[in-house]
Amino acid sequence: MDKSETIIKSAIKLFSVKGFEGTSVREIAADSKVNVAMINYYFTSKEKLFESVVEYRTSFLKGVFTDLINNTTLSDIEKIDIIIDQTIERKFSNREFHRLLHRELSLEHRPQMRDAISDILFKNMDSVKTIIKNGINNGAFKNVDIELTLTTMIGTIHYLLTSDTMCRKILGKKKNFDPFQNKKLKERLSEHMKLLMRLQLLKK
Amino acid sequence: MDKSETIIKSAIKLFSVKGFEGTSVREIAADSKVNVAMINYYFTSKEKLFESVVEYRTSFLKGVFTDLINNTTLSDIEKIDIIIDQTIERKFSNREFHRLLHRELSLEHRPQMRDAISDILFKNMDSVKTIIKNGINNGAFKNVDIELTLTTMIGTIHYLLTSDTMCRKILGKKKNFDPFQNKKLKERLSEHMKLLMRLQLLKK
DNA sequence: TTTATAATTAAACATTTGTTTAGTTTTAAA
DNA sequence: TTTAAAACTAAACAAATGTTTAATTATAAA
Repeated sequence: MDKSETIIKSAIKLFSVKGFEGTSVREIAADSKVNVAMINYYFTSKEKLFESVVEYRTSFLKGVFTDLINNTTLSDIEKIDIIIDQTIERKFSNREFHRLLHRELSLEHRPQMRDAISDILFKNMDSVKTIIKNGINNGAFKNVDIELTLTTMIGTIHYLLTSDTMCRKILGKKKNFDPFQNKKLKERLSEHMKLLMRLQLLKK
Repeated sequence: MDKSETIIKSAIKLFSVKGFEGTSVREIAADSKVNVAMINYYFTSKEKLFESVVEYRTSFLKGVFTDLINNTTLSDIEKIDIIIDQTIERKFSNREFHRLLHRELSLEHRPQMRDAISDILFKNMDSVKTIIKNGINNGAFKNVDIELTLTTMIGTIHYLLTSDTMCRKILGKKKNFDPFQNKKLKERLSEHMKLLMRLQLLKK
């Protein structure tokens, strides 16, 4: 792993936990054990470093559902099931980074950053939108409010991820319960979402 | 309006748009047209000012659903309808502040702040939990996963509020569309949520 | 080996940060 | 009118911020 990658890894960790403004370049330098000047040497600025962080982490999840759209062996509801499980898996295992993205998304200064993030997040949502649309045209799905159905799907999963503390509170769990190491929570959420989407989408 | 209130109003505005760390006390002083020293005079520190901001804005919405729990003239699903509409109304008209709360909630440093916020947010969720529980005991509602049904309810509304840009993207709207001045969006969301909750909760 | 480019460093840079000081003005009760 | 507390101010404070500089070391091609 080269030096610039070490810096990015530290930046991801610190930005995620303490926020962009809450993290100093010196903290990142200390964590990645490089000289402070190396950060500007490789990334020219803290802001550009953030862009690199976003690029680095999201590049592998760009257009993950595009294959599903043209898949003809799976039924529409089976596609939704897969999307639910993959989304839960992906968001759960990158939850701190996921928090970082949404935190920055909700800030109105630095519009450039915000727009870049919303582009990435929306790309995947758009694939799901197409799949639901196809389901409706096929006659497999009811004529639901597509955009808001989508929002429910992502929003439910997202809300649980906001914070460990809040998640424990919602689930009525004790302090020693780690929501995101818990296998049962993932299964429980998956089951809930699949049931919900069936109720919403499938005709009787 | 006294001086300390002016400071709080400016702090709400700036913290909401630029975040806690992203806002300097001097910006707050300039916005509220007050000497910088007055902020520490009234609030002793920037962090304490934030606590006052949270206290000021959330005091009026503490336990807003407690009356509903003991109401006997409304049916259980009618209570859910009211909760949906009130939640949409409240979150939409305080969306910047709402973003601020969730942004801070997702940060792991400053655990004191985070816990204070999760307490406030959870109080209201807990009331809704009781109402769903009652519905199940009455036989009006199906034996759903209460906590995750709750999460869906709040999470859907919340996700639309994350950012104006994202909201426009989700809804497929143009740049000139202001999601939160739009009456139709509120109605559309209300309709979606009520339908969804009926599908989930009511027995056939 | 020479040489030019890249990588790395410690130190300094200019701002900005939250906070405090020391003094002044205002307020209102005695 | 006197007086003491409260409200307010300009200036200074020390620390932290992102960034740059100037010098040094490492790398690798000629």
